[in-house]
Amino acid sequence: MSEAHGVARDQLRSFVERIERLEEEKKTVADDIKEVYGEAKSMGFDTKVLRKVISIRKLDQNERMEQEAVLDTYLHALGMAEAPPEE
Amino acid sequence: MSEAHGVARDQLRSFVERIERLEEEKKTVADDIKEVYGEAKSMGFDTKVLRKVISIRKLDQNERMEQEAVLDTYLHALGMAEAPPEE
Amino acid sequence: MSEAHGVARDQLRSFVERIERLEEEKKTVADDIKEVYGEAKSMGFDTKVLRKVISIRKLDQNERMEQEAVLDTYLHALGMAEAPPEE
Amino acid sequence: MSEAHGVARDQLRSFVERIERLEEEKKTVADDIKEVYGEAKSMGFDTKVLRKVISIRKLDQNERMEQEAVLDTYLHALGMAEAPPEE
DNA sequence: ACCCTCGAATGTTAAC
DNA sequence: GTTAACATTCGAGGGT
Repeated sequence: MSEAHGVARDQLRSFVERIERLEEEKKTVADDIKEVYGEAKSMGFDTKVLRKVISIRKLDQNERMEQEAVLDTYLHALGMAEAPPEE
Repeated sequence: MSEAHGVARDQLRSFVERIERLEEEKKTVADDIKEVYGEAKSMGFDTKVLRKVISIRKLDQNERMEQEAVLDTYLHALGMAEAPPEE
Repeated sequence: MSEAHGVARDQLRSFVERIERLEEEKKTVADDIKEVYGEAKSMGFDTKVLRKVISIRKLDQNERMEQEAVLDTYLHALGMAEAPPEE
Repeated sequence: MSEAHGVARDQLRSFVERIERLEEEKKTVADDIKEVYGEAKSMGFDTKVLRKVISIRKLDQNERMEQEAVLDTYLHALGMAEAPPEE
């Protein structure tokens, strides 16, 4: 019976390690982003404006994705779902 | 000295009451929204589609507001800020 | 037949407008709440503590309502249900 | 003179692309993390507890790093700074 | 009727 | 210190 706990413990350890590894990666990327903003700032760009540009472009992307999603929803509602392109 | 605490207590009580009053209002409105969705559903509308419609229209609004904000940001960055229309 | 779609379209439009109107209201109230917290903060209150107070009182209310519900259940079981006060 | 703007425009474009590229990466990693939590959940782990474990370990790490920083400060003060291990 | 996925709301942290 | 991004938590809705 203690074996079962041992297995669970090993699994838990594995999950914890995988998550911590990924969170490290994420932090690295976030720091890279900060660096890029800093670089831009040092070349005379207004980071506030730059951030706005990024955010509005993200909105555009979101809207495009939402529009595709809404189309998909309509198709499903009409029983005309299409096959997903990949994966 | 205890008077000071009395004052603070009364202020605190007042803030708590105002907030709770407003949260009640908010809940009422949220319930109204649910009711409308329920009504639409009972009339044969697919609430999932309806929600998507609402969300995409909200995205449109956000984008419009963002565009105005980004324009504003540019103008400020150029030292050409305009006077706000009201308030 | 296109008439039917016309009706549905108008109904849809109506639902969308009602929901958007209510969501605006909800946002207004949410903003009001934020304002009150801001006001409290400007008078020296710790908003974090204030939020805790609000949430604890909400829990208490929930408990009270549950207790009333239990009481109600008993009364019904005994055929002694009372009329709700309003609405 | 328009050349100067052209250069700035290209730089801006480059910054925007780099940032968007990095934000995509960040999102990918964040999604990976979600996946791992989902996997753990599907194997019977309580994700809430798992998140707590992760956060506690992170706190521990912070403490350890602070302690190392303190130690480092002492060593520097004593003119006994050691070389960083890598990078 | 329950789980599970998703979106909204809250609380926290970091940037300016 | 104030505002905005971020992560987490909570709750509703839909599917099984």
